[in-house]
Amino acid sequence: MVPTIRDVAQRAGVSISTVSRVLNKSASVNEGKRKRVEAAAAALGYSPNPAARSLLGQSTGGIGVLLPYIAGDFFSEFLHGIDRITSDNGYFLVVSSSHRNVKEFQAVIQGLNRRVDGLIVMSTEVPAAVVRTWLPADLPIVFANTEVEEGALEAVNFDNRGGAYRLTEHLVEAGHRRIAFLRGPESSHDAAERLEGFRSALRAHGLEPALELPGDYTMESGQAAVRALLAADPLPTALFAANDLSAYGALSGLREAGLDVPSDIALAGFDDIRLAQFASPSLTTVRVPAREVGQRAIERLLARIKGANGVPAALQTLPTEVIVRESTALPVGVPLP
Amino acid sequence: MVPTIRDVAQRAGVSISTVSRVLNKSASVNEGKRKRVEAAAAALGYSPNPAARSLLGQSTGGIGVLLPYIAGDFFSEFLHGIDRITSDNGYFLVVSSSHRNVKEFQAVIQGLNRRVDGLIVMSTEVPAAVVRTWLPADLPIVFANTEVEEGALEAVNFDNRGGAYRLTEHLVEAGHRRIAFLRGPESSHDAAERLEGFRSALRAHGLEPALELPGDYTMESGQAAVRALLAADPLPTALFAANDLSAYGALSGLREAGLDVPSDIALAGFDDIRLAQFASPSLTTVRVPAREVGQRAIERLLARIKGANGVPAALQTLPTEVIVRESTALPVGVPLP
DNA sequence: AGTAGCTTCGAAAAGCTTTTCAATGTAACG
DNA sequence: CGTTACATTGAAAAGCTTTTCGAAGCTACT
Repeated sequence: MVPTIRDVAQRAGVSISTVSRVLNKSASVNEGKRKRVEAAAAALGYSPNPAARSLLGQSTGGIGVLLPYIAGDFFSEFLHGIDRITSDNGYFLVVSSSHRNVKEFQAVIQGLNRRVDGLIVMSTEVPAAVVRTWLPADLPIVFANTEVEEGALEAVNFDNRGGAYRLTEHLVEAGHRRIAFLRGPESSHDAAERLEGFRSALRAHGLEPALELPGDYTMESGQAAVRALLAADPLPTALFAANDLSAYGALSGLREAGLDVPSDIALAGFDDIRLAQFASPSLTTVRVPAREVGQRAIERLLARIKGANGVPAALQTLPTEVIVRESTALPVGVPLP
Repeated sequence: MVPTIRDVAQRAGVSISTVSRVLNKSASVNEGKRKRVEAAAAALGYSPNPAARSLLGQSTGGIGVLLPYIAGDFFSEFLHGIDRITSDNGYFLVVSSSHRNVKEFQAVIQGLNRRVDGLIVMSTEVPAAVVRTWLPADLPIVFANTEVEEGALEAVNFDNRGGAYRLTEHLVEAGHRRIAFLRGPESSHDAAERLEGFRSALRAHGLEPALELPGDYTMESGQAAVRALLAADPLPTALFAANDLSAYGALSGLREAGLDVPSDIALAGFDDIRLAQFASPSLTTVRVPAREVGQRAIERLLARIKGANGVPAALQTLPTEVIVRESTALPVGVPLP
C-alpha cells in the first residue's frame, strides 16, 4: 500500500542502503544514482516510516508538554510560545493537561517516555526533583513554573514571589494597612510563592496580614471567600487575590454585598488575563510572561536534545510586572480609615 | 538498559510469545506462568516499546489535532473537551496550531500521517474535502468547524449562520434599521457564514446592510474599522462584529470618538469569550459550544478508530445561543432615529 | 606496474513486538 | 485403550529503517 524504502530502491535500481544515504544525506553517493533515487522517491510519494525510525532508538521526533489544568489565556499563550518553534524545528508536539491527581499525572508522564525526545513539564503540585525520578535520566526535561532546587535541573520560571511582593508594596504605599489575601490552592506551588511574597512585603513594612482567606483560583471560590471577608471587623481596605479569576469572583461577591471597588475596598489580582484590562473596573494585577516562558523552555529543551551537554543546568526566572489599574485607584480626597 | 520483552521472558522462564499473551490478555495462559510473567514484568518495570508496536502497523496510540491560530478561551476549551476523553481512552494527543499558510498546513498534516490513528481537523480556510485528499482514505478524520459537504465526511460544526441570523433578528426587533457588520478574515469559512447569516436575516426583514466593514478578528482591526464607520451618514444605530475580540476593538475606537455604547450605538459580537460577560458594557453575543464540539469530535473519532464502519459519515451541527447583554440594551425612552 | 588509500555501494544485522503456525500434552469420550 | 478435540506453548516471520562491515573499483603516487 504505502511505499517503503524497498520500493524506492527497486524503482531506482539501487540498494536500500543507497536510498537511505541519499535521503538522509548521510554519505556521498554517485551523482546519477542520487538523482534517480530522488526521482523515484518523489514519484512514489515516499516518506520514511516514523515507527521504524524510532525503533532504531535515535529519535522519535516528538516533544511532550505536560500541564496542569489551565484555562484561557495562559494556556494558549504558553502553548503558542512552544508550538511555533517546535514545528519550525521539525518536531511535533504531544500535549496533555488533564490529570485528576498525582497518580494519573505520573502515569501520563511515564506513558510518554519513549514517545518523545524531550519534555516540558509544568507541575504546580509535584516538585521537579520528584518528577525527574519518574523518568530515565537521559531524557531531557525542562521544567516551567515548577518548584525546583536552584541549579540542579533545567527550569524556566517567572517571579511569582517578587510580583506579589511588589504588588503588596504598591498597596502599602497607597496607604493600605489592613490588607487581606485570597489564597490559591493549598497544594499549588505558585500559589504558595504568591502568598509568601505577600507576607514578606507586609513584614518588611512592619505589618501583619489582615486576613488570609482560602481559595482555589476559581471564580466561585472568590465569590465564596467574600462572605468570610465581610465578617471581619474592621473591614480590610484592600483584597489581594492570588489570581485574576478569583479576584473577579470576589468582585461580584462584593457587589452583591453592596460594596464598591475601589472606593469601598481596593482589589488586586495576579496573571493579567485579558479580562483584567477590559473589565470594569479594570484590575490591578501582575503580568506573567506566559508566552516567553514557553519559548525559553522549548529553546533550552531543543538545545539539550541536540546535545548541549557541556552547559550546566540552570534555573532561569523571568521578571513579572505590576500593572496598576482602576481597581486600586485611590478615591480622591478620601483618607483611608 | 531499558528492559525488553526478552528480559521479562527470561526472568519468568517462558517464551516471549507467552509474555506478549499475558500482557495483552490475547490468549489463555496457564495460571502459574501468568503470575510469574506479571511478577517479572512488574519487577523489571517493563513497558512495551511503542515504536515496535507501531511498526506492526496496528496502532500508534496517537490522536492528532490540527487547529488554525486561535487564542484564548476557544482554544483552551476546545482542547480540554478533547484532552480528557483522549487520555481516558489511553491515547495521547498530538497538537499543532501554527501554520503561516496553506502549504505549511498541508506539510504539518501530512507529517502526522503515520504517527496518529486519527485526526481532528479544524480548518477555517481549506475545505474538508481538500484536506481529505491529502491523507490516505483509511485514516479516520473528523472535521470541526470546517466547510464540509453535507453527509460526505465526518464533521462537527456549530451554527454560525443561525447564530448570526438570530442575533441580527434581535437587533431588528429592538428597532434597529441601520445595522453595520464588521467582517472577519476574507478567507475564513466561519466568518463567511456569520456574514451570510447577518445578510439573510436583514433580507428576511426587508432591510439592507448599512455597511460591511473589513476586519480580521483582531482587536486592532475592530478599532481601525471604526474610522470608516464614523464616516457614514447617517450613522448606523448598531454594529455587529464577527467576533467578540474585534467588537471590543471597535468599542475602544467608539469611545475614543466620544460615542457611548449602547446609548449612541448598539454593539454585538460573536463567541461569548469570558471577557464578554465581565467587561463593561457586557457584550451581547452568540455563545459557541467550544468544549462540546471538541467532545463530540473526539467521541466520533474514537468510534471510527475502533471500527464503526457501518455508520455513515455525517455532519452534526451544534446549536448556538444568542446572549443579550448591556451592549444592546435600549436606552430607556429614547426612540431610535 | 604495483600498492596504498579513497570513494562508492550492497549485504546483513539490529532494534522489539505481535501473530501465525505447528507441536506437545492432556482430557474426555466411545 | 484408542482417538478426537482442545488448551497451551514456543519458534519464527513480518514490519521498515539505519548503520556497520566488507568488497569492489578507481586514482595517484612511488
